Amino acid sequence: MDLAPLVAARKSRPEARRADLHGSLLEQLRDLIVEGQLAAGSRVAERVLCERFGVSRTPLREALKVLAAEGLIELLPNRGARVARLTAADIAQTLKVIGTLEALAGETACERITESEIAEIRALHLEMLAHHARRDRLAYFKANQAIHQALVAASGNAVLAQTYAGLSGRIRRARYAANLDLRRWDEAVAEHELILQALAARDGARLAKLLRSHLDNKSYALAAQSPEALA
Amino acid sequence: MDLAPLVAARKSRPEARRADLHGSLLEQLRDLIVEGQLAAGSRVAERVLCERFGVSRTPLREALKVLAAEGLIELLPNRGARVARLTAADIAQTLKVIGTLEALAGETACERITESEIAEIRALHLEMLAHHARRDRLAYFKANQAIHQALVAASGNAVLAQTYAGLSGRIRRARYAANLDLRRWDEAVAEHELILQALAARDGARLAKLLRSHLDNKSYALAAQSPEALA
DNA sequence: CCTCGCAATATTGCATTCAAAAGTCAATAA
DNA sequence: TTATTGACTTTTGAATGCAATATTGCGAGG
Repeated sequence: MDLAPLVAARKSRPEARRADLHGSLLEQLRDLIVEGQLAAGSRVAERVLCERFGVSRTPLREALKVLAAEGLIELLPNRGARVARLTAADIAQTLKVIGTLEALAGETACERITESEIAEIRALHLEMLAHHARRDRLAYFKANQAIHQALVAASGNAVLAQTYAGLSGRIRRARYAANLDLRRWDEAVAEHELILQALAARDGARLAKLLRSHLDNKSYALAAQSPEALA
Repeated sequence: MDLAPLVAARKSRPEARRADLHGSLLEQLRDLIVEGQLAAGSRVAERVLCERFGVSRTPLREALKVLAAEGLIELLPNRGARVARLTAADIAQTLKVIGTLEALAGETACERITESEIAEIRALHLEMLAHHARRDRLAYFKANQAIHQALVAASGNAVLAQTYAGLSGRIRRARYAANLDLRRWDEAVAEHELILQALAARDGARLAKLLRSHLDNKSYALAAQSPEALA
């Protein structure tokens, strides 16, 4: 195999040698996995990733170790890494935990969220409605994520936010791949409407309950889907 | 600095060269941090850890990256690692999340726990009572942890258990260092009594509420303590 | 034709090496 | 005396090298 061009490419900008490789590698690898460019269950050779990123094995291996700790990939001793395969049970369990965390976030947020933060979430909500009206799934998905993200952030609990982000990232791939059926999609939008109302009214208990059931419903919908979409 | 003896020690057992260094290093480092042998906030030079474990920098650095991802240490670019300093807010936020996770675990466990698992938890509870009677804080602490651990495991939710373990590990150091005052200790034991009852009765809602308040109370007790104990 | 065993190859795990950044400290000037 | 500069040392970030393990391809035997 001819590595010369890659080596040349690396050496051609020696001034960047000490850039923040670790952080950027992590991000790029995560993106590859989340976007599904690295198929779930497929084995990943260090070498090919090194070539792709123009980096030696040392920083790449460090990144792989971190991703393994996060649960995005599995490390098989002496046999390399493979992208974690999410079973239906994994997804259901993760959504259960996420639902609980969001409920806590909602409850906490109601006590401390500012009016301007509520306004921002309302704006995101309206954008999401627009994407729903246009049946733009990708844009909807992103707006939806942004709303939940903002809500968790509004709790003011950094540990909660970090834990939530980690779990959310693990199943983002599956959620992204999962094409909602239209009926469930409409339901989800309706649920979001109620969620926003409860938040605006600062009704923590109600918001918690709504968020929990929202995530439970998402879980049921995913379970009802073809399992191969989760691979 | 003379590294010869260490190098010799390493080379003297080449048959162990390919042992599972990564996993074992992680464990040992975690232990060092949790047991407080590496003071919080103190900078940790890679070199000294390498000598201590008789390992080269490569596997050690991989372990440090993972620990940083777990939140046990902080990595300062080009300036090494330092043991994460837990603020009172960190601990309070973490306990809040842990309480919520335990509540979910309790609720779920009530629906699926077996009688023999309940019996095992009851046995742990009785052991804990014995340690309380003897005022043996260390043994009590361990039994206490074992009970909560078993309860979370009984939920059957692996994602929940893993998330719980991660957060629990992060503040174990603080909890361990925190010497409960006697009144709070007695209260905690009484709370555990109620928790066990609710579990035996499989009253999920009640168990969840008890666990949440148990952790909230632990949080208040820690907050009331001298902050320097948390360093 | 399929299965098993073994050599050739590839890949992983760790050690070592090299380069860049941070840290140290003494000499000098204000 | 104190602040500053600049050479020297230490430490980190990344690349390379080497030994051990896994994988693959091929031929022999059933």
